[in-house]
Amino acid sequence: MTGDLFAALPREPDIESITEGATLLRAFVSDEEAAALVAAIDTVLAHSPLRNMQTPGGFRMSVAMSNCGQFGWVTDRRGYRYQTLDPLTGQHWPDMPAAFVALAQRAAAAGGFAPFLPDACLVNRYDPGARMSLHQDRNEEDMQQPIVSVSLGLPATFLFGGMERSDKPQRMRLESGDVVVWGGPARLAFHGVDVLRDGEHPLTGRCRYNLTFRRAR
DNA sequence: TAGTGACA
DNA sequence: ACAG
Repeated sequence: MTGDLFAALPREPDIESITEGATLLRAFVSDEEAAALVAAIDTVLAHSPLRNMQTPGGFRMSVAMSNCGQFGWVTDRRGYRYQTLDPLTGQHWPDMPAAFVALAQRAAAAGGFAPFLPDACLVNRYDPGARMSLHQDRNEEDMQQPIVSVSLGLPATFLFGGMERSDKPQRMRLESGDVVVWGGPARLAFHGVDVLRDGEHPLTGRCRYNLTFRRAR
């Protein structure tokens, strides 16, 4: 016997290419760092609470969102955009925690996109049943800048498609501590998240947090 | 088309 | 598909 059948399997860091310009960094975030990130998320959300935004089509998103940093991504009946003010509080979005910036820069570098100076961080909370249909991130000014997406808590199935909505997406399981970085030829790739399955995670309980770092301007 | 819902 |  080389190991206890019931011991937690160690997740070793690993880098995988998804497609040209897109990289999956498995277990890029340590459990210790992940715990610090979740604590920082709590601080952010105390200032700008999660809310289920409305799409231009008039539907509420199942993913609860907030932001930190100089700019925040918002949607309502008028469309998608970045704003310096939180429409819920009327105040500026909370500062991006230093630990967020450090992680985003490390991950971007690992994905081949250094330097990266994010000015926006979207905080997404997926509860069981929440999903995000295929879309492109196209509200940023400089498409030369990458997207960095961090998973914390419950696992999810990430969908990474091509340049056309009709392209069949690759499906990949993202676990807590995984990071996906995309840019260059993959910058406008369609992507989404499949319906989140219920479960329990020691770090977050019954939810998944996703931090998405961008350069809005 | 960052949404839902019907139908096969 | 749909409707926004």
